[in-house]
Amino acid sequence: MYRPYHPPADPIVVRELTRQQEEMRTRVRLEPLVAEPTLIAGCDSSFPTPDTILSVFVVLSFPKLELLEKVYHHDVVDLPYVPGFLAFREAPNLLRTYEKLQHKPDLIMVDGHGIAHPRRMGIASHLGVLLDMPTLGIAKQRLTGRYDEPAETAGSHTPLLDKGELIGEVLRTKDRVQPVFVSPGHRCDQVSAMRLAWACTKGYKLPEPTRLADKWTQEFKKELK
DNA sequence: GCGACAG
DNA sequence: ATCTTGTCGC
Repeated sequence: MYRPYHPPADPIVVRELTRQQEEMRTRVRLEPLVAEPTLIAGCDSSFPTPDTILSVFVVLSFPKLELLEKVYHHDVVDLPYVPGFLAFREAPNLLRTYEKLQHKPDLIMVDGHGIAHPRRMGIASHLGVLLDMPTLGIAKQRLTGRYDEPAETAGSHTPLLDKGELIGEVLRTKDRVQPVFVSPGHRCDQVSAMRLAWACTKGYKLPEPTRLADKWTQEFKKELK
């Protein structure tokens, strides 16, 4: 399989960002959801050009999962992508996008990992702390941790472990389709994250909030061209 | 020292 | 993430 090459990152910058992550990590709270959500948001980003970012937020009713609102924000990006520091590149624009929402969700499903991260600070946790809101992450690829492949049937899942610690779960959302990685971000725990991810799954690989955010991020991008 | 590496 | 056509399987 093809292995991506990651350009070396500035060690000074990496050290500073790591310090910030360690600090934010102390603010993450993993706990059961205080209440069943009524509105769930999904967010995602794309890059029309190498130095611009387009983020989207969609809000769906829960548990019916009807699309109620969708907004986007296009702006410039400063930092490059560095594995483990994705949030510093995308979160600023996601915050500006979030501010445009009329409906304020009870929870946000983010494209990327929550605590399934080397320092337990994936973008879902990062965004959750910044907004002080419940978040959970849905990633299509593994960043860290070990796991056994879940069974071929939709609904099957296996634990994602890192040094013996449970940091997420690998969920097969669709028969014979690559599974997704589910992990809590902030003000949410693994049980709630998995239950909601599955409750939002409607026959596609990605749960609805993430799937629609992903879809509209591509649609809006076309409108800009 | 050698791999691994969300989007 | 992004560049890209047709194509295999359910």
